[in-house]
Amino acid sequence: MIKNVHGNTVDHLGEAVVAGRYAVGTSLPPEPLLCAELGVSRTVVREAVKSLVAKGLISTGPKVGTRVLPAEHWNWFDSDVVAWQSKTGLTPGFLRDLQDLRRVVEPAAIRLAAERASAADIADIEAAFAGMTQAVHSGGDYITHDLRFHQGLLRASGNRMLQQMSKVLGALLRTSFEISTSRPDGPRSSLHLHRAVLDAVIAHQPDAAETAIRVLIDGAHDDIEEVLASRRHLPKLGKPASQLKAA
Amino acid sequence: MIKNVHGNTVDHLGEAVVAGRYAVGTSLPPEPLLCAELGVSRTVVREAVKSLVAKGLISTGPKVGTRVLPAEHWNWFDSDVVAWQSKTGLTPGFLRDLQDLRRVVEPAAIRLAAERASAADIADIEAAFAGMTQAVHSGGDYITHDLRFHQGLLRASGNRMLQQMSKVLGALLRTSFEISTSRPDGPRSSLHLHRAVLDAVIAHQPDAAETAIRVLIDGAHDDIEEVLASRRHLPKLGKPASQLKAA
DNA sequence: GAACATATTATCGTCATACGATTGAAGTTC
DNA sequence: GAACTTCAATCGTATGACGATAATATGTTC
Repeated sequence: MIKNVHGNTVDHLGEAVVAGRYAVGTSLPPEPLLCAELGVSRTVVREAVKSLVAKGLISTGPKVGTRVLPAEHWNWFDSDVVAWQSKTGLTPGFLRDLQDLRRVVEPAAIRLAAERASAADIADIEAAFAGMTQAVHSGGDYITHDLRFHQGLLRASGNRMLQQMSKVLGALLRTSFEISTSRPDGPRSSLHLHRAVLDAVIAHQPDAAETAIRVLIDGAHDDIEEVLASRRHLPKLGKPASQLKAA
Repeated sequence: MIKNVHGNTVDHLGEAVVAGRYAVGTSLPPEPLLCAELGVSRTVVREAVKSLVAKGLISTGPKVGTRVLPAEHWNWFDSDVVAWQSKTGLTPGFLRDLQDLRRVVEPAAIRLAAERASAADIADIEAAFAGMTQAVHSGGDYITHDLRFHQGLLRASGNRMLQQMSKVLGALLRTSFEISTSRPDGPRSSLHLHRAVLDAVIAHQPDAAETAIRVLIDGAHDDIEEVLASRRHLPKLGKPASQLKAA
């Protein structure tokens, strides 16, 4: 669990900022205070702060301190930022943004994948699908393989930027998986939907691939909206951590 | 021009990495050497390195040094990374990726903008358009206002992630502007295309807005492809710096 | 008394040095 | 020749000092 002092400090501060523990525009405690609070040297605090600056969360300056930037400046395509937000709680607004993004990006990426996917890309996705199948039948980690499936599709688009969105979309996928797997036969029913997507990509049929993925996406979308609606007026909808990062 | 030691160091190292001065997988010079080369203290080098790590360009470890990560890990939605790549030279592959991305993102964002744009959003875009008009008639900085126009559209989508893409798309827009403004009546002819987009957004007509922006995008796309084709077989197509960042 | 110039000071920015921690590679033993 | 030990390179962390900057307070002038 313990990684290193720097990583822990970045996580701690980043999570605190994303969680809104310091209001936007206000300053974090001065460096010496942070050192005392976290029990680390100023070196570590400063390097952690620089990391957060690089991710667009904060800005620093002499005498002004290190202040929290408005969320528009945060780099929402950074996996750490998304992880911190996920850990803090996926707010309805954030989920909506993610769903919009997914509905824009995945169909387009699938089209490109159906045109350009290499044999290696296909093999990766097939492997992920095999993992999903096995997880359904003999139990196992379904989510991980499902993530790899969609990640493989984005990668097969051959577009650098589209690929990177898997980092962000992962948060949404995880949520929709947790919802869909909680309902009877959720994974089992989505299995052949995934198969249809993959077959269309292999057959180089962009149109078929796009319609297939839209079915998948719309299903997940409806599930999430339903849960969102039922959870409305509840005190909080914080989601569990869902460890995102490996060593 | 001089900002501060840290910023300059980050720029210097980041640009060197993006430019490929250190092969992927290999290590940069050890910290003491970098200090000597750049004439700064180890503190500065280390904080700069941490910034690049945060942007996904490199990874560090004891004894292994700081090694360059494959480009898939780079955060292509970071404005610094894009700026460094732009300064190094917009390769055809990178331009293609950007064009794909634009064709996916902008039409979708326009649809959302046509549905959700607030009065303030509209006012921003109107102001940008006014600037473009004035630039065409009485001379002035056309590109800046054009950038603000498209940036305003993305912002009006009300989606955090879509907004952030303006940072990346900016590199592409700049390029297409430089091409289109170099041909007779380029800006003048694109002016009413922009007007059509804006009118459709104001009238809350997603379909009309989307078709309008597609005309704009396809025009730019064709221009770029044409230049790309004519430049083929040339020694290099490095593009000028196009200063991206203000103080 | 209000506006401007000046001094103060809190805070980050940079430098220098020392030692601990980790890991890849060389060397040693059986 | 394979497993283990030792070594050394490099980053990781800690500490202390001083410079640079900009917000705040103070004072000065009209």
